[in-house]
Amino acid sequence: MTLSIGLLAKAADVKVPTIRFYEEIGLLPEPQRAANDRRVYDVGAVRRLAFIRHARQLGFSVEAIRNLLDLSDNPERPCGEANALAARQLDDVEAKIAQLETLRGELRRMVAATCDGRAADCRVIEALAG
Amino acid sequence: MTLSIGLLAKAADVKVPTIRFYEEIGLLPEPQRAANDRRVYDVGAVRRLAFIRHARQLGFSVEAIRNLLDLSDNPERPCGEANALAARQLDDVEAKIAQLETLRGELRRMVAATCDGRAADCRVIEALAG
DNA sequence: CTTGATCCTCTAGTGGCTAGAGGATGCATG
DNA sequence: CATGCATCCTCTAGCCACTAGAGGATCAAG
Repeated sequence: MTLSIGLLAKAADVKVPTIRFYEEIGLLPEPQRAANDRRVYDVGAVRRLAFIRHARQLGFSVEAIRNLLDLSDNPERPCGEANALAARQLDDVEAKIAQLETLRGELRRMVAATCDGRAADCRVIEALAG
Repeated sequence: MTLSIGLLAKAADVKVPTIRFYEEIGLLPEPQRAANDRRVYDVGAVRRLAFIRHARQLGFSVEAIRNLLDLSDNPERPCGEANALAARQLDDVEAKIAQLETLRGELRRMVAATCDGRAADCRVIEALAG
């Protein structure tokens, strides 16, 4: 059972050009080509692409994903690196959340003080200026 | 009292090329030039740049900041737009926080299940693949 | 046989800067 | 007054992870 790029895209819920892009940067291997030069994928490609997509959704960079795929491709290697990557990613996410919560606080104060007059007296503008 | 671009950068805690960039995209007006062609700023530029910097830190896009600056420049205009922008920004931030909290949960599970064996049995890899 | 979807390659654009080349000027020290 | 280093100028290119579009070939359905 083989898939066209369009079917692969649907199967992994990724856009077609994104697949070509991942191939270009080496996250996906160059697939076989049919006689008409079209890319032909197998089920392994769906798994790999889903892996990438999931990792991207978790905020892993392409570089991190490259490492994770590398480990996934070499199951006999120790997985310390994968743990480290996940831990670092968790740190990043927690830092981002903390920062966004600060922003949320400030924005809430701005929004709560909503004014209906002229910009001259606008709390939002004021908050940004001050 | 006037400032060089370097002093303005220090005063507003922004890098020099960023100032030139903001000028290029029209967030900052073209400043006067000294005889030697160097940019010369006044105190108003510090306020404007600080406004921009603060808004960027809050996650406002350049387009949103353009609108906010426009309002700030025309204080007789109603400030409904500023309120709307702030509200939208707050929504965005809250959505981002919610998404990141989901990711955090997943990453925490991955990290908690840390394994010390081979990648073949790695929970992190497994979680990404599954 | 025609229509519309899908595929191909290639180039350029997005946002918000950042880095670097290559050169002119300014300021402090010897 | 010379030296050397900081700062300034313009311009181009790069970052990340895609996305959009041109221009053309091929395919499947009616």
